[in-house]
This record gives sequence, C-alpha cells and structure tokens, in this order.
Amino acid sequence: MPRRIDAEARNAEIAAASLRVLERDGLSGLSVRGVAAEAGIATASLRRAFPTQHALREYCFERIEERVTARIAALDLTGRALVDELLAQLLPLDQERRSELVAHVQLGVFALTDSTLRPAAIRLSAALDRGCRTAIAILADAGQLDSSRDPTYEAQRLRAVLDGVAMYGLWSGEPLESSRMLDTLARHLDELGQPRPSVASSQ
Amino acid sequence: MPRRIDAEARNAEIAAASLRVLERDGLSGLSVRGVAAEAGIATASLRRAFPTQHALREYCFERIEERVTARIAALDLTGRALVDELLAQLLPLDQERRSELVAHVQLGVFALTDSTLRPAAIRLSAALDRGCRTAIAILADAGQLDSSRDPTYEAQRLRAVLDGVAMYGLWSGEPLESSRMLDTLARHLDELGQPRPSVASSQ
DNA sequence: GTTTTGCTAGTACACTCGTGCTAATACCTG
DNA sequence: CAGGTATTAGCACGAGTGTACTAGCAAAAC
Repeated sequence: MPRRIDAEARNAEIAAASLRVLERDGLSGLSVRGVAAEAGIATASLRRAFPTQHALREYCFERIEERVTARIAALDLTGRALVDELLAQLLPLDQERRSELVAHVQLGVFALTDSTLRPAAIRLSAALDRGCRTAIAILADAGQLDSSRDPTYEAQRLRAVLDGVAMYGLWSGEPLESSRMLDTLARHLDELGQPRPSVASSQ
Repeated sequence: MPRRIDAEARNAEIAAASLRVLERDGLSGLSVRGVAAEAGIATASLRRAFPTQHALREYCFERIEERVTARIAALDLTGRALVDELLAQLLPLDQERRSELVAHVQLGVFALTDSTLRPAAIRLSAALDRGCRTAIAILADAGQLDSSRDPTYEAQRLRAVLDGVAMYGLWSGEPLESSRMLDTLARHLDELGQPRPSVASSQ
C-alpha cells in the first residue's frame, strides 16, 4: 500500500509544538492555525491527526505525563537521591520542564471550566499523587521517613509543597529561583527523616 | 449638576459579575459582552468604566485582594485561631472564596503569558507572601512557633502548602474536601510549634 | 508504469472578539 | 420646568476562531 507515515513521531512533534505555543502565547495561542504554524505543517494535516481541538488538548495532557514519566523512569538512583531527582522533574528548572509546567497549568486551569477536559486533568493529577506516594514510600524503604510519620498525610503534604513551590517558581524564572525551589523542597524532606515532634502543647 | 453616579458601587458590581463569569465560563468568558450581560448593563456602560479589557482584568486583581483583605481585617481573633481563620480565607471553602480563587488562578495563569498583566499578578502574590509572613509572626508572638524554626523559611513553606492545598481543593469542590484542606493545614501548623528535629542523620 | 494513499495549499462559512462610534433615552440637579 | 449628563441600544469594522471542504501534489506499493 502507499506512503506510510510515522504517526507517532508526527504526533510527538505536534505535541512539542503545542507545548511551545502554550508557553509562549498561552492557552489562546493553542489554536488549530497557531499550532500548525509552530509545527510547520498545514492546518489540514493537523486536523487529520486531531480532528477537533479538544482531542489536541487531551493529547497534550497525555504527552506531558508521558514526558515526565519517561524522565523519571530513566533515573538511575535510589533512596533520597532518587526522591530528590524525581520531584525535580516536576519543577520548572529548565526550559523543557518549565514548558511542561506552564502547559500543564494552562490546560489545567482551562479544565476547571470545561467539563469535557476535566477527566484528562484529573488523570494527570492522579499520576502526581501516585508519584508523591511513591516518593514517600522510597524514603520509608530507605529509612529516611521516621516511623512516627504518617505516610498518607506526608504524601498529601508533599504534593501540596511540590505544587506550591513549582507554581511560585514560575513567576521569576531565574536560576536564582531554581536553587530556592530545590532548597525549600530538600529542607522539607530533611525533616521527614526525623521523629515527628509530639503533638502535646509546648506552652 | 446632573445625575451623579456611585462609581464605586458600580465598579464593585462589575467586579462581582466578572468573578462570577470567570468561575462559570473561565477566562474566555471574561469578555466585554459577557461581563456586561452578567452585570446587567450595556457594553457601552462597561466600557465607560473600563475602556479596555486590560483595565478590567487589572481591576479584578485589585478587587480580589480587597475582598480577602477585608475579610481578614474583620477577624476578631488572636494567636493560632487567628492564623487558622486567616489562612482559611484563601481556601475554596465556600462559594465566595472558591469564586475568588478560581478567578485569581484564571487571571494569574493568563498573566504568565501577558506581560502587561504580570505586575498586577505579582502584586497579589506579594500580598499573599506578606500574609504568610504575618501568620508565622503571629504564631511566634503567641509562642506557637518553636525557637528552632526559621521564620523566613517557614513563611515560604507555608505559602507553598497553602497554595498547593488550595489548588488541590479546587478539583473536587465537595465539603468532604473542605475538612481535608483544613486538616492538612492545621496539622502542618501543629508541627511548627514543636522543636525542629535535628538535621543530623537518623541512620 | 499505475494506483492508492497521505499531505498540502487554499478557500469558505458562521461565529465571537475588542474596539470604536452614533443617536436616543432615562434621570438627577438646579 | 429646563439643562446636562449617564446610560442605553445598536451598528460597524477588522481580526481571529473552529470547522469543513476541494483540488492537487508527492511518494510508496503493486
């Protein structure tokens, strides 16, 4: 038969172009014409791969998760070092990660008021939850989570700290901010290895 | 002279309508026609108060800060109870606060790729920073922040936890989530009153 | 070669957007 | 009452949007 195209590679390029557009122009730039121009293909070609812009937005969510997952799977570390690097894959520390985070946030906020996109956003959020639970479990296995700590709670708090630090880091976007993000997170993790202070009043 | 109008009350109604639209329809709904329809006024009237949509978006930022500040100033509490309620004003615990947070997030994400709106977003972010520093200071004054804690770091971490918890709470939006948000935050604050575990390795 | 298919360029429709403008109406002040 | 202003409805422009369609080109399969 005729002319087989590598659909996967093309979709990847479209997704990469989408992320670039999202970071540069925001959600309003994620239009059929805008993405096609950024990817250097015709709008008709883009619409062949993604007949509707909803499909494109959904695919961006999947692609973000895939990219982060792939980077994490490639880590050859254990214990606390693995946790540090795992969480660092979700911080805007370089162009690639910043681009992903901006795109994620743009689409996620859009999903707040678009019920058809909510499932995709929730899927990605659930993946982040799993990542945080995994991080806490790794710490526990490595003896870096004190037995007085509640793993479920710490996973939730870690998720909050991670999201908060990442969002905050989006605003200045300077290398100075990078070390501050990493420090904040590292200092938080340091505490988890120590016994949880007794809840009895200190007064 | 003729027909004096209460510009302040009108602007407040426009801002309230803007927040309603932002929560229901998202950023794309914050159009001249959309807001005017929601506020029940003519588009020409809206454009008299805010000649450009940029002015409207900027005013939304100011109004959000004003509303939160007013609620916090009305709190008649001290110590830890004050801190709890202060932080609770920034969580999506009811319709009013959820509406503010959604609007804040929508505009904030837009400001990521709109340099003209960045100053307004950064102003609001700075106000949140001050709030967190104030919260930590109140705890310290009340003897609920152990002397081994670093107030600057704890203010930064509190900001992250607060933002993270609030964002996470936006997704389910159920009362069950409300208590979880409050619990996570309270448990974090509980720890701050206790001595910081020594940073020496526990292994 | 021919055929079959993917890709492209280009056009078109109906819609919404921000932004201006005009003319008329409602309403308060003096 | 009259005078003057805020507000209104409505139109218009250029631009951008999602979506849809056609005709033609390029390349791989037979």
